[in-house]
Amino acid sequence: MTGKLSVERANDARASSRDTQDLISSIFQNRIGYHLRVAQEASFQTFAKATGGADLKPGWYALLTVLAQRDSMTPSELSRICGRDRSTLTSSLKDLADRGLIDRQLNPDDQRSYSVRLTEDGRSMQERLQVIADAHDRLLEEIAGEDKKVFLSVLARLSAVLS
Amino acid sequence: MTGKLSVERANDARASSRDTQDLISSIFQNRIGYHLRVAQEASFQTFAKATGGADLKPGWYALLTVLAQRDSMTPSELSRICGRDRSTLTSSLKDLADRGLIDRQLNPDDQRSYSVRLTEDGRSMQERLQVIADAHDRLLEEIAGEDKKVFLSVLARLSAVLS
DNA sequence: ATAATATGGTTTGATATCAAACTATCTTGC
DNA sequence: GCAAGATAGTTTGATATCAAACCATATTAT
Repeated sequence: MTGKLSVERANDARASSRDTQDLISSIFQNRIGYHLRVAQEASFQTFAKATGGADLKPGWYALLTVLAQRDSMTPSELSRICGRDRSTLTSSLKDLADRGLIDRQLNPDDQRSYSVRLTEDGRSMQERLQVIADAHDRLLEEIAGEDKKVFLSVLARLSAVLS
Repeated sequence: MTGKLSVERANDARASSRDTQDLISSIFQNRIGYHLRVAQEASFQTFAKATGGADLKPGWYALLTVLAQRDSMTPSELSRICGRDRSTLTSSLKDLADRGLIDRQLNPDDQRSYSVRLTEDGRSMQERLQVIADAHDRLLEEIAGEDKKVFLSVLARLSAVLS
């Protein structure tokens, strides 16, 4: 066993990247779930890197963009629309408020609740992010090329059926 | 402002799901990145739920499946192949060892390293998971239908270009 | 040979997420 | 009206992940 193992190891060292590729594709070649996960991760990392350069957190784009569509919203509405748990928003909204990108005011009609609104800074930040997001999505579109329409329709079906 | 807000709120309460849909689609309608993320999340949750029913963690499937292809591997090899950071594997491998699904033995040729091997239990667990994964992927294939090939090729391109 | 460097694995720290428990307030049913 | 239940937001606890620091061991270069 010892001898066998060490020989194997030596081979791995030389042929690792090729072996690895072979192994992955022999297992996951045809698996939609696997490719979906890898592609999404790659796309997310690319976007996160682009926004991170501007010292922004990736989750902020969705929040600011949704907020930019309306005068004000409650955290719960935001959470539903962005598809994130309410509890997740607490710290994001705090960060956004600390950075002066949003305003929060208590709702006089309901003491439990408050409404969130973009500040001027928040709006211009949203615009900066929008540029990055647009560029990112344009890149994705280029890659998808003429298959974009089909690709999107499959994604939409997956979400609809599995949600 | 108060009055306006409360009216808005009342409308939201009634028309929330419709408004929400409209808002989301008006913003993200055509955004590949968004749909990719949502679809991947839905697919992952569905799979996690299926495996969770068997008291298994979702990440285990990939590890056990890769291990099932070879006599033994090191954590580093596993990490490269599964596309996860080495540090992430420490706890997963500990869990798998605690559950008796893998064996770990020090490599006599390199004191820093050890090799990981499926136990009998590990192999049968892998087979159980494989059934679940197969069913899951069959579901995804059904949803993709005749677009499967195109869909997979776009995913593969995305991963290749963005990685 | 030995000093410098690289490597394998773990630890720690940061982030993002969900879910369940919790507090305070609102609404309902009686 | 008031008690019982629902709802808004936060807190806490669990999980999963990456990245950087870290330690011990190997490898390399001189």
